Amino acid sequence: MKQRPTKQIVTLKDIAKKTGYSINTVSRALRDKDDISPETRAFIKNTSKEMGHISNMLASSLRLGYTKTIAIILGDVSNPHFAIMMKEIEERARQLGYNSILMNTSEDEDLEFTSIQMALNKNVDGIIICPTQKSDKNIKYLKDIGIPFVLIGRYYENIETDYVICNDKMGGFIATKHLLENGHRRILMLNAPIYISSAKERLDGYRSALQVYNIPINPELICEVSATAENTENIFEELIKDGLNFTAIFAFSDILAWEVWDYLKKRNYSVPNDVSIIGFDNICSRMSLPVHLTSISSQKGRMSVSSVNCLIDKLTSETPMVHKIVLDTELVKGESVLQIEI
Amino acid sequence: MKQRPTKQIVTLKDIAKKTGYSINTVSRALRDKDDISPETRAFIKNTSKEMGHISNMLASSLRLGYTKTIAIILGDVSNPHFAIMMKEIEERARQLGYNSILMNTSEDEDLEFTSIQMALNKNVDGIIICPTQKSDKNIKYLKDIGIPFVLIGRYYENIETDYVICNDKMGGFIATKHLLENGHRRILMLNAPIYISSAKERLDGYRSALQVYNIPINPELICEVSATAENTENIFEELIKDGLNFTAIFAFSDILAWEVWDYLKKRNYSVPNDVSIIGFDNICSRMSLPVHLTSISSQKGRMSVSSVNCLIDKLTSETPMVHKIVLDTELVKGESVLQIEI
DNA sequence: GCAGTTTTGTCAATAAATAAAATGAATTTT
DNA sequence: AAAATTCATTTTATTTATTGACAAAACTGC
Repeated sequence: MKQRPTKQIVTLKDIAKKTGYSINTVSRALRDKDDISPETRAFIKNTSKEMGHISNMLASSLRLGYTKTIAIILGDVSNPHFAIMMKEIEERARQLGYNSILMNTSEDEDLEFTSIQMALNKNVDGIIICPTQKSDKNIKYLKDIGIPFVLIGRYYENIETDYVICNDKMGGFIATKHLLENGHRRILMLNAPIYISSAKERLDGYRSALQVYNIPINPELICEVSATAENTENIFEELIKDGLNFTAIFAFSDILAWEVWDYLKKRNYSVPNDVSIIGFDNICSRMSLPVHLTSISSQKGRMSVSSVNCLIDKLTSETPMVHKIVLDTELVKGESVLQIEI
Repeated sequence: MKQRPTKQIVTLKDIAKKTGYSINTVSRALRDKDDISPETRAFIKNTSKEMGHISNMLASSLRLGYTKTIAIILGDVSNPHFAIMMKEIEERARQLGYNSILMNTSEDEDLEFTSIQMALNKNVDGIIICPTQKSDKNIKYLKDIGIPFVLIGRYYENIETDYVICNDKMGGFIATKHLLENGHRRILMLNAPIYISSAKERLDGYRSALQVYNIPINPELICEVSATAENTENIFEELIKDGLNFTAIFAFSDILAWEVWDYLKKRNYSVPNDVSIIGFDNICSRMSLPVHLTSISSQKGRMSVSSVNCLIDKLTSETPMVHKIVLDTELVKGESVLQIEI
């Protein structure tokens, strides 16, 4: 394999040679240190600019011990849920002077582990991660290593970490309550695997809403699809093979809600006339669609910005706080929920 | 600001101390050089593993001149169009041993420039970029600097670069032809700014299809929204203020198609009964929605993988080819186009 | 047992930037 | 006038891993 330096880079050495000053003086001048005469500084800076010098962060990082780079480890950026996070995180991180390396885990624990390794290998200053949660192995590893990290969107009940999540339980409660208020009694919870904290919490919310309404919890109406949502078709098929024994669906995500909506439509069921659907994430706040899904807003934008702020606080503050941030969720009404008579 | 090294890293020095060998010997052993006895190598490797050593790419990169990192510069990852690309690029790049730094330009030329600077500053080996194209300043800068880069999705007619695009002209032609074949004669082209090559090409395709059908081109039916699609509402309003003077819309992207669909729906126009719509990108191949937009597939997955292959070829091949890859586009029928009598 | 070869491992230099210490000159203090 | 201080700059050391040159064993064959 060819291993050429990609280009002719102008180094401090080159500037030093051209200006006649030492490398160190050039370095100090460019960094606006005050023990350099203004004329010298101006001269060096000009020459540097003329020569098109771009500082070599590698050398600087090696010396200083930080890279001004963070790793963002997510399930899959092609999922709008993560895509929105990524956008906001990158933007905020950049504002604060950090670059973002993206890694997709595809919700695979091994890929997650190698992602962490790669991140460490690249000497990132910190990590923002939405953990797969199949086990807590990788998060424990992160803690062991001692690298600053923040969880986003998911958390561990019995591992002490920083995290930024939305109030999933509240979201699940609100969603279910909304359906109940509209007369629905048989509500299907179409969930993600409950080893994922947000799935578990939303289910908890669903359960408590039913309890408030004194409706017994029917395990047949609680259903799980995989985190990567493969072969949902089969699961849907199984669900409606004896007709619909529910009048409403509370889906773990908008993506899943649309998918089941589409599936039902193909089977000649109408939403909301035959089935009401409520999603989670309110992706439509970012994207106009000709179908308006009722959804729970999870404030991804704020979550993302907070996660960066939190991480950078850990990186730069002498006395970093432990951040456990839980953002409120709220109902956003669309046209996918129908009032039915009780 | 605190600037602490983020963690206690195990260095070769530490391993050397523990094993009693020199740093150099440790380095050689870990890199499987053959001038080390198998026993020594095994011993050092074991110790290294026990100590949890993760190689410091910074030092290695500084010495070797490459970072195994590429920069991906896109408009906005929260747009599914770019999100899908990003996912595929990251995946492919990782397969080939590279990490990906993401930067969003928000289609802003200055942000694009600073993104390039940051990428250079971080010593990325190469760049995959979807250029804003407001001018060719930044791309010329990239060429000047001499860093390997590949354009994705857009290209410059009169600047020689590597690129991977889809056949936008063909796509525009197919889309328009499909509408024409279904009896439409007044077709609104809802385009992106034509300084973007894909917009220009799609418009060219639109034009040639109309020409084939001997239909004069009506400038009033060619309309542009900004690249970031802000205040599209106003533009839509202007378009239909005197009622619909078109029976079909060919939209630059699926996102835009949905948006105008939604807008029309709010104004009590029905799609496809009152207006047919055809989009571009076929995002639904990745995501099920209960509305099925007829669209042009642009094979983003293949485009993305190709762009990485192309870049890595430039980085590693002794005799890198110039890659000008144009992938075919094809019609994917949905339910948003209606046959009307002529 | 000695020249010649192979194996095995060490030392010093290097990459680019930064920090700490040292130098030399000018200026101020005593 | 000698000593102390200040300023502007250079020299040397440091960060970690890798390379090339070379030294010290170990082994081969005559």
